[in-house]
Formats: sequence, C-alpha cells, structure tokens
Amino acid sequence: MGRAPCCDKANVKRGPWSPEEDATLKSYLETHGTGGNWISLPQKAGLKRCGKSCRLRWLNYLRPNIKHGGFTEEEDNIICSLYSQIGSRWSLIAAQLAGRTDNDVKNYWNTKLKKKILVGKISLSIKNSSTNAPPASVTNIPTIPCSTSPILYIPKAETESTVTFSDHYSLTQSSGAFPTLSDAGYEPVISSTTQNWSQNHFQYSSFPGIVDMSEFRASSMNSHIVSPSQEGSTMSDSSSLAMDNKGLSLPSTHGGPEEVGILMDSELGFPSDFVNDLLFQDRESEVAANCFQYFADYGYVDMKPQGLNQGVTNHY
DNA sequence: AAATCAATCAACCGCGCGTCA
DNA sequence: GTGACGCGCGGTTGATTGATT
Repeated sequence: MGRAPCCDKANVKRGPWSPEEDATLKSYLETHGTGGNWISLPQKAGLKRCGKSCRLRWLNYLRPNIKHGGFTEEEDNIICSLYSQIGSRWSLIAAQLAGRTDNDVKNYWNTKLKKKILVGKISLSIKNSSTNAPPASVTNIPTIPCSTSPILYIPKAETESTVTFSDHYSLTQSSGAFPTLSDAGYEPVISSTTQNWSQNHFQYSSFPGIVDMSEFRASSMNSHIVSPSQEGSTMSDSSSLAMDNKGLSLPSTHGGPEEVGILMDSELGFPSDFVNDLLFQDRESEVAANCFQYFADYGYVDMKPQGLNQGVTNHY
C-alpha cells in the first residue's frame, strides 16, 4: 500500500498560478501566516490548490525579498564551493545566498553553472591547505548530522598511514591531514587492522559546520564495518582519485596557491559521463566532492584496491 | 514563415524525517 | 512502539520561450 496522497488531486487546480491566486495566497499569508499547517491553508484561504503547491509558491515566489535571475560571480563561486563540499544540498546552499531559493539555485546550477564549468569559465576548485578557507561570505553553514551524512573522521597521521574504506579500498598518506570521506550512503569503513589511533589525533575540518565533532561516534573507529552499499561497489579496480588533465581545473606546479581538481576514473564511464552529469556518478560524486578540500592538501592521492597495488602513491 | 531543436524554469512528485497521539 | 500526518527536500517533468535551420 502506497502513501496516501497529500490532497484530493481531482479537486485541486494544478499548473501555473494566476495573478489572482497569487494575490489571494499572499494576502492570506500576510494576514494569518501559515497557521502551522500548509495542508489546510488553501481551504482557509479559498484556494483550490494543494497545500504543498501553496507552500512552494510562497517560498519560491511570493515571500518578500526573493531575487530571481542575475546571479553574480560571487554567488557562482559560493555555489561551486559549497557544491564541491556538500553536494546537492540545495536548501543549504541557497541559505547562504540572500534572497535565493533552493529551486532557483538548483535550476541555475543544472542549466548554467554546470556548463560554465565545463567550458572552463569557472573552475570547480579549492585552494591549497595554506589558504583553505571558505569564501568570506560563506558562514554558518548548518551542521549536517551523521544521520543524513555520516562523516568519517580520520585521524591526522604523523607518519605514513593507511585508511581502509572497505575490504578493497584504502587511502595512504605520508603526512598532513587525511581526507574526509563523507557520504550519505556509504557507511564509514575503517579496517581495525589498519587503525590504531587515539581520538586526540582527530583533526577538525577547517570548514565550520561541515564537520560536527559532537556527532562523532568513536565506536565506529574501532569496528570493521563493511557497508552493504560498498559490497559489490560500482567502483572499478582502477578507481583513483587523482588530478590529471581530464577536466576541471588542473593543479599548478608548486609555489603559490594551487587549484586542484579531482576526478574519479571508473567503469561508470568517466569522463564521458562527466559531461552529462557533471560531478561524476551518484555516490562517487559525493565521495569525491566531500574529499575535495582534503585532497587539496595532498596534491595527488591514489585510491587503489588493496592487494592489487600495495604501493599506494602520494605525489607532492 | 514554418518547423524543429534547445534552453529555461515553474511546478509537481515521491520520499525521508520529525512530531504527536 | 507504532502509525498517521505534515513539512521540507531533491529529483524530475513539462510548458513556454528563444534560437536555429
């Protein structure tokens, strides 16, 4: 049995809103507010509309101080920066842009920004660690709780260390901060055989709000969890997180802030699929996106299957 | 001028989550 | 503990508009 519909679709008007309907809704909301219940609102307001439709209309068009179109370059940068960190959390991204709605930002991204990036007008990039800070105007990004976006807090290594993401994948680094793997579907996976750090080694994200240590569950660090979603993963044996010349921005040579792009080469068809679906494929995209800032610290990180190539390489 | 294609964006849909009885 | 309900979200659709042939 499916979910009951939110309204009687046979008796509600659909499609574009008329100026009269807009005026009715706006007038009612300005006088009475939502009353805490959108479902019953259209009836009270005398509208033959679904409550959800009313809510959408109000939030996206009728409420005060809404801006449409004319995205500035700074807004572009903010959207790109946040997308690279948190993915398609449009409501969170929109919350950082005054007067913008999630629908607007989403449409803008899908129709314009993606293309700008593809033709190189904008680079989806992140500055190197020395300047690894959010744009000045990006503040107070809400915390993403573990329940929706479990974050793997990986200890800062003092020497070469390996973190295993599943039975088959690991990341190795020589020094500096580890990348963070954050993904809504991938459970944090750390092999107990390769982890023996104490909690005081943990490093906080330099992006306030993105990492919330209060959500940290230390117990996960000691367990060897293999997510069902990881088993039979679509990642190929040659999956790698690397910077090469296939797209996005390229890492510069040393000296000065570097812009770093991350691509995932997988059997899912990258880079051709990149053209159709900018930030990679499904889960991979989120993993890559959430690793952005941390890989920027590396210059180059290979993510290779264990056992096939033990010589995981770091290039600096 | 007409037909076709592409781009845009408002609106809809279904799902996850939180709340409450 | 559980089911119903409403809200909010991201993904998708489809009508409209503009550009091209």
